Amino acid sequence: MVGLEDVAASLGLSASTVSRALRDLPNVSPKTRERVKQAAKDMGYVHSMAAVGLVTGRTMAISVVVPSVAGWFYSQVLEGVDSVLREAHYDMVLFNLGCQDADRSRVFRRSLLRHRGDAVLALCLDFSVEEREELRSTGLPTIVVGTPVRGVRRVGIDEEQAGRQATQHLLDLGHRDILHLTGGAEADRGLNPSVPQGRLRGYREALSQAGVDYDPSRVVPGWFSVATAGEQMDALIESGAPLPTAIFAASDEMAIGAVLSLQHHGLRVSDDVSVIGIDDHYLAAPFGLTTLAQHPYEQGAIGAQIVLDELSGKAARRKSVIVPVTLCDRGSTRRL
Amino acid sequence: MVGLEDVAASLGLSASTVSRALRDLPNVSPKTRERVKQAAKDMGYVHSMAAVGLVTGRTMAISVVVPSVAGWFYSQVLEGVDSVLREAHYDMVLFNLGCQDADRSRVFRRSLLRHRGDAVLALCLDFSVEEREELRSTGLPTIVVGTPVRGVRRVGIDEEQAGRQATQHLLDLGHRDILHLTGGAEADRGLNPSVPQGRLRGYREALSQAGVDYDPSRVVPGWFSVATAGEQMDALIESGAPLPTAIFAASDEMAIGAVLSLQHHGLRVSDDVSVIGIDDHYLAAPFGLTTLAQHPYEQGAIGAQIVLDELSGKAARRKSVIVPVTLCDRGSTRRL
DNA sequence: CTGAAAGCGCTAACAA
DNA sequence: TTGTTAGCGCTTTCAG
Repeated sequence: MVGLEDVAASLGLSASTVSRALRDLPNVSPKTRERVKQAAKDMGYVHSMAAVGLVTGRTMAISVVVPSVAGWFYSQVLEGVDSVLREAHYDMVLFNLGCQDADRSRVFRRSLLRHRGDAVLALCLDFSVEEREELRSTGLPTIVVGTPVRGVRRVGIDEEQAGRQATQHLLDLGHRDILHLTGGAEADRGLNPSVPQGRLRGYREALSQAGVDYDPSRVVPGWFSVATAGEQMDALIESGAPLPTAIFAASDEMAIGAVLSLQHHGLRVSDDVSVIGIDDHYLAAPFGLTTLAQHPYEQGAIGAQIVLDELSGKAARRKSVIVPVTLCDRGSTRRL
Repeated sequence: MVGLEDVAASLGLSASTVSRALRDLPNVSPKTRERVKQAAKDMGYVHSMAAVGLVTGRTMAISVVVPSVAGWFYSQVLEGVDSVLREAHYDMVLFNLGCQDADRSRVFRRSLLRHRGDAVLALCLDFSVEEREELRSTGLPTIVVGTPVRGVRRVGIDEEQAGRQATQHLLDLGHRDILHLTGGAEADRGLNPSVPQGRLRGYREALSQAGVDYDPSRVVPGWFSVATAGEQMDALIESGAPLPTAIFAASDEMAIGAVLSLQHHGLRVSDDVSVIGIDDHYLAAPFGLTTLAQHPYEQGAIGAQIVLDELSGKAARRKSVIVPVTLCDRGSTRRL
C-alpha cells in the first residue's frame, strides 16, 4: 500500500507538502503541485480514510438507516440521497434494519454511534424514546425522510393533506361511497404508523367537510402491499356486499392490488369503480392509475442536502421541510 | 467524545486492559472485565472505527457496488447481502453508480480504492478492462452477483440454461410460435448485456433442439421494464401481425408489461396467449404469472458469505457459484 | 513555499 | 494478569 510518505520520498518532498498539494490547499507552488499529483497518480496513491478520519474527525460518509431496501419508496429515496452525496464526494453507509429487528437496538448502539458517518438520515422508522436519545447523544446532525418522528425534523409530505386531497378528488367527481384501503400492521414491523393514520385522518376530514357520513366499514385496514390489498378487495367483492363507487388506496401498490382484484372479478376500473392511490409508483403509469405523486427521490435529495449543508457550515440548522404532492390524473377515476 | 483512555482512567487501569476486556480477549480477570464493560457502558464509550481501522487495517465493512438501488433484483440482492453482513457485524458501504455514469470511474478510483471496505461485492455491472484492473490492484476479495463479468468469480444463475428451461416449458405445452422479449440497451447504461444474451441463446437452443425454425422477427429487443415491454407488445398487436401463441419474457417485469398490453387489447393471458417470465418478482404472484424463480436474496447472501469467509480465513478462495432456478407455475402458461 | 513534530484513538508486541 | 511502548497514515500547528 502506497502512502503519503512514499509519494513524498519519491519526489524528495515532505509528507505535509504532498498532503497540501493533493488537497489543493494554498501555499504550494503550482509546479510542485503538478509533480505531486502526477506522482500520486503514477504510484496509485489512495487516501486512507481511516487515517484521515482519525485525524480530522470526519468520515466523509453519511449513515442512512432504512427499515428495508426492498420497496419502491425506500429505493427512490436512496437514489435521491445518493445523488446528492455523490455530488459532494460523500459515501453512504447503509444500515438496513431488515424489519425483523431483534437487531434494531444493536444497530443503533453498535454502528451508528461508532461514528461511521458524519450525519444520520433515517427513513420511515418509528424510533423509541431511547433510540432518539441515543441518536441525539451522538451529536450528529440527524434528519428523517418520509415519516414524522417525534422530536426529529423531517422531509416529507403532509400526510393528512394528501389524504384529504385524494379523497376530495373523488368527492369532486361526485363519489360519495368511497372505500379507503389503509395500513394497520406497521407497529409490528417497527414502522411508523403515522403515515396511514395521517392519510386516514385526511380521508375522514374531507368526507366530513363534504357532509358525507363516515362509515367505518368502508375503511379497510391492511398493509402497504399489492398482495394484501388484493386479498382485502377479493374478500369484499366475494362477500357480496355492495361495492363502493370509488376506492382511495393509501398507496399505489395497494391501489394496484385493488385494480387486479377488480379485474379478476370482471369489474372495470373507472367504468365500474374509480381508484386513486398515493405515490406515483413506477407501475402507476402502465396501470393508468390516477395518483398523488409524492416525489421520494426529491425528498431524499433534500434531506441529504440539508445535512450536508450543515456539515459544511454552509447553512444553519434547518427545520422540517414539507414537500408538496402533485395530482397525476391517468384516468382511473371517473365522474360518477 | 469518550475514549479508551477515559474509561481506563476512571478505573485506574491502562488503555490496553480496557481494550482487551472490551474485545473479550483472554488474559483479563473476569472481575476486571465486568468492571470495564460496566464503566464503558455507563460512560457511553464507543469504538472509533477510524482508529481501529487505522491500526488493524480492517474496516469491518464491505463495499457494495450497484448500478442502481431502484429495481427489484438489486434490492433483493442487497437484502440478502445485508442479512449476512449484519450477522457477522459487518457494515455495508453502498456505492451507487446511478447508471448515468460519467461518475463511474470516479467511484472506482475515489471510493472503492479508498479502502472503505475489506471486500467488494458488485452487482450486474459491466466492468471495463481498466476497472477490473483497478479492482484487482486493491487486493481486496471481490465477487460479482447476478451477471457474469470476465475474470471475476460470480454468484448467479446459468442464464442460458434459464432461457432454455423457460422456452422448453412452453415447447412442452405444445407451443411452436414463441415470442421472446429480450434486452438490448444495456450497454448504453453501463450494464452487462450478457444476461439477455444468455437467455436469448437458451431460447434459440431450445427451439433448435425441438426442431422449430428460428424466426428473428419473433425476438423483440427492448429493455427490462414494464413500460418498454408493454410498448413493444402494443406495437406488435396493433400492427395486425399474427400473434404468437406464447411469450417468453426475459424478466417478470417485461412479462407484466406484456400481460397488461394483452389485457388492454382484450386478450386473455393463458387462454389466448401463454406468458412466462424469469425472476419471481413480487408481482408475479398477484399477476398469476408463471416464472422461473432466480432467488436473488439467496444470491446476495451467498456472495456475502463467500467474501466474509475469506476475510475471516475460514475458507479458501472459492470459485463461482451457480444458483439453480426453480419453476413457479402459476397458470399463465397453458397447453396449446 | 516547504519541513519537522505532535498527535488523532486505538492495537499489538513486549515487559513487568 | 496488567502496564508500557510503539506506531497505523494522515493533518496540522509551528518553524524555517
